[in-house]
Amino acid sequence: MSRVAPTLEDVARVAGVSRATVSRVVNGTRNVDPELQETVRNAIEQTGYTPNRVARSLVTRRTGTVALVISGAGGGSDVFTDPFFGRVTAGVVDFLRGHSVHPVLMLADSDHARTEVVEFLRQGSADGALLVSTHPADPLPARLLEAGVPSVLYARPGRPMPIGYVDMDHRAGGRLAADHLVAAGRYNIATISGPMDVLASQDRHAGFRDAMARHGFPYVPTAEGGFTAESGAAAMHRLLTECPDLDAVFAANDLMAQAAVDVLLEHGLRVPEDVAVVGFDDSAPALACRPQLTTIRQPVERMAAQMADLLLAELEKPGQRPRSVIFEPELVVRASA
Amino acid sequence: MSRVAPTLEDVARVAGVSRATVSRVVNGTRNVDPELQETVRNAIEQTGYTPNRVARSLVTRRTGTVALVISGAGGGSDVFTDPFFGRVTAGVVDFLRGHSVHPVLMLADSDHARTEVVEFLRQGSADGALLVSTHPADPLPARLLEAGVPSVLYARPGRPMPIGYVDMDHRAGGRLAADHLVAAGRYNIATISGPMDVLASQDRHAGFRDAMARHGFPYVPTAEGGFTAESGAAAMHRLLTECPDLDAVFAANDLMAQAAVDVLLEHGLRVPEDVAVVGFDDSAPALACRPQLTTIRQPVERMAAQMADLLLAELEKPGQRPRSVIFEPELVVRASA
DNA sequence: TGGATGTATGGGAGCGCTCTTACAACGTTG
DNA sequence: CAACGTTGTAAGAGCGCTCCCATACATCCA
Repeated sequence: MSRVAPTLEDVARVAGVSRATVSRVVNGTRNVDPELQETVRNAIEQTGYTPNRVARSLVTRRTGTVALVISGAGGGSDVFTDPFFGRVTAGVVDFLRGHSVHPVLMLADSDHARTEVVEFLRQGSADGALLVSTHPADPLPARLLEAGVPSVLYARPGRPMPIGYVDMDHRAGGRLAADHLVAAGRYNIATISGPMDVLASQDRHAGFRDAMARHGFPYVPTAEGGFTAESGAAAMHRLLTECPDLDAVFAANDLMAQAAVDVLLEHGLRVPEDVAVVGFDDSAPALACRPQLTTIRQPVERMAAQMADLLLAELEKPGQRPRSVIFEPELVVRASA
Repeated sequence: MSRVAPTLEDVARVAGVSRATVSRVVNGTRNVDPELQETVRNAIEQTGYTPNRVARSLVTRRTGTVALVISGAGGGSDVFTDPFFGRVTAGVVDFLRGHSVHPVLMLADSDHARTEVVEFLRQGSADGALLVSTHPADPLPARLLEAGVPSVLYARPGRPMPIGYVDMDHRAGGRLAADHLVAAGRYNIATISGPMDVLASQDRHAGFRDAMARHGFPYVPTAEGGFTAESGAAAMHRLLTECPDLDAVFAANDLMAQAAVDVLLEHGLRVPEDVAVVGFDDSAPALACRPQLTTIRQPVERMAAQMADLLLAELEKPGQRPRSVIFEPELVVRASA
């Protein structure tokens, strides 16, 4: 099309007005003669003008983008295979698009990468950060805070700090699972926890254990997993060795629950007849699993959208007290328990 | 930290040099006295200076970001649940991060959204576009081309146009599946195709059918699916009605293959003993499925990385003839066939 | 009628950076 | 020793935009 993009100046010349007037028409359109507006609009049409967002950003100090930072502790970029992050992304994108804000995706899985994220934001390349950080020891929240970057977390920070976040009542989720299993008349109940250095895992486990204790089961056989299918299968094997007569398993996410079901089936055990299985999250694998998983729903998309909402609010009027929003889990009964 | 960010000017004042010198140190560092460099570096340290990327972009005409556009025809943002897009994202992010380029995520699932994408790029908010477009009728490639936006596609465009892309030899993939099934001694072979308005689906199907014909099977019972689990299950049901004695199914992606397996199992058929199933993609569901899926591998991550590579090359030296790279599929034999 | 108020427009500074140009200081060469 | 690079630095224009301020004119009430 055009070799060199037309500028405000060009439009102004064509319309026979000043740059300022064109700018007014392009933006707020306040106090411009309707007739002149028409002229300017024609000139814009004629020249094929598109405002240069970068130039605008330079003076407004706003880019219209936010960083969506996946601070996965672990192994590189296969985080995107995890349905959880896909759901977060979906929720964020879906919310932001309605506000003409665009997320730029960043992975913060190494110290180098984290520094790059902080730099990126300090340089004003994005207006703020949405931080999906699972590790309580993650230094990124504190560093962003220190750098004065408006940020909101998914999951509460490892130690208290004045930063907004969305989270879920994971303990309540654990309780829901225990209640359901006990109410179903199960007696030998075990659990596959998530990685214990993740707060969400600790909470789900604590909630589950507490409820079990209240139901008269002071000890719950536990195998720690890593939120992946493989780790879930391995944990299930350990559990089966420790207590071959178990009749129920609560897994801290669906991926592990699905793997657990597979292992049980391979051992000739029927699900849910012989062993009931409850998952967590209510993500795609819960439905793909046979039998379909009874699970604890985490409204990831809504939470992600809320996180984005909090950030935009903070950008809108900075310096507010950071807010947090906690979501309630929900038991979803399907075939596996 | 700092209320107002220090600028080049501030650093220059502290170091007692000119802005230009500081700029040289920050960037190319050509022709600056080592001693002075040291002084400047100290000044940078002292002031906590970070270059303002926006200001830099304004003059260099480069933002260091590219748009990753998911031009899903269909239903909004649940595309991120599809493992395919997760893999694309992973491949892109992984490649770009090594080049200090960041992807901004955009969904182009409506005409409005498409216009916004074009605007975004015309405004110079990103240096180029990575377009994951499945629909041959998608107007976006042509519009980006027309707008002069450097772009690379995932999957060849619906009609020939001078734009680079990566793709796979889907026909060869279909052939691989047919060969494998026939070699395994299957006789009543059916297939669940992808949506027929998608080129990849057409190609996979054509390759499969051609190979089948060459093997002496001129007619292949076909049910069209939509690449989703539900559509796969529905297609499997139809196939079972049409030819109850089938002994093999080739599904055009793993999601549908997995669903097909479930339906077969529900019907009391054993996989692979009674019915062999071959999937396509080799994505997460292929491994999660029981039995694990024999499938045709599409190296999505590598393709996505290649796509990003092509775009960066085009940005590096514009005006080159657009390039395309075709990847070969690979048969992955597991338990299901 | 005159000052006060309000509305529409233009002029121009300035956002923070890069990059070209000019120039000073230093060799190096025929 | 004049003429010529070579190298290191400063000065300043300019990227395209927003926004403040000045100006011009219309409108109003006392």
